[in-house]
Amino acid sequence: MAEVRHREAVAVARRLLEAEGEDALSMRRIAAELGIRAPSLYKHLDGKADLELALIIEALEEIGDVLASAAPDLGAMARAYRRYALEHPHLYVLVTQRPLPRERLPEGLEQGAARPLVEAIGDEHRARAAWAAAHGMAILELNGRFPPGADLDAAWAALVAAFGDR
Amino acid sequence: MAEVRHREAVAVARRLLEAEGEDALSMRRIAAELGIRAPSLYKHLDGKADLELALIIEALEEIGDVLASAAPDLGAMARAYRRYALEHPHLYVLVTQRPLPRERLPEGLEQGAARPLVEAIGDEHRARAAWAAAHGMAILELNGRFPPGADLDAAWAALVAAFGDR
DNA sequence: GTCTATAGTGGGATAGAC
DNA sequence: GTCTATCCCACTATAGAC
Repeated sequence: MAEVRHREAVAVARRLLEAEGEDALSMRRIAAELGIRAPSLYKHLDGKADLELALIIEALEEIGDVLASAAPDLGAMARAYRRYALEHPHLYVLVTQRPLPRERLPEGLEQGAARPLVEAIGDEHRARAAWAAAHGMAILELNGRFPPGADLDAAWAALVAAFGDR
Repeated sequence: MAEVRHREAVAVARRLLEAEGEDALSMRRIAAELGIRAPSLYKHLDGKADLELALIIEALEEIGDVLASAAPDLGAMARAYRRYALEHPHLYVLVTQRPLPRERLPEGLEQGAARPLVEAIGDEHRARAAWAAAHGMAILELNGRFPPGADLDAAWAALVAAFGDR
């Protein structure tokens, strides 16, 4: 099992995803970039899910870092979270908008990404609600679900105010 | 253009989606349920997106009704919203987890679904944040994104408290 | 004119030859 | 390790039955 090919495939996948979006993330495209045929990829990967898992792990680590760097100020953390989502829209969607393959994730990764927010908020349940709120704002913005003229800076500020004033 | 076939196809699509999930929502499956071949469906519909649009419209109307019935109590509205999402998980995902085909939606439908919350909250920006928060909680729960043992009743209560105490 | 079947594109995935 | 060939999926184009 050529470990190198696996890493190469993940790197190509991330580049394609971020540059051209989800539709470009096809086994045929990735294989072509590596100079081989699509079926050959399956000798190095279990399947497309394997590739996506690697991208999910990368992104969760990055999100945890981004939040930790902005902690413990809730406003700064919200801005950092929003910025990450807007700067990596296709990756953010890939990572958040589906069930987590928990059993295949490195030990502690999920908790590590969440820790800065839990510590900044204090209460566990309140922290979950705050994460859900931030994710809701981010994903609805990415999916263009707010009305065209909506002032999203104001909505984010209202969110921070709701969770920060206590 | 047989309008009847269109309605039949939408009804079959909703039944399949709710009963068996997104994967069952294939043109082949729907056509088979109607006793015709998949390509023939395209004479009655523009494509799969046409079918999904009809389901999106149905769901947005239902969500607006559900919120209006629970208004103006924020706790009741949150519980009603969550209940709708949990009772129609595949439909909720289909409707919310992608860009809205706004230009093809009936006039006022989107605003109508949002109105109960805007009126209950008062402030437009705060209402958007509250909707995003509720959507975040609902979609993360549906996608199994909270840790296994998480007390989501408590998280929803924390969310309502954050937006209600004012 | 309304219906249908056939064939072809491009996606994920697999089996088996070399 | 890579290949060809094959299968199922959504979708499109087109020709033809009636």
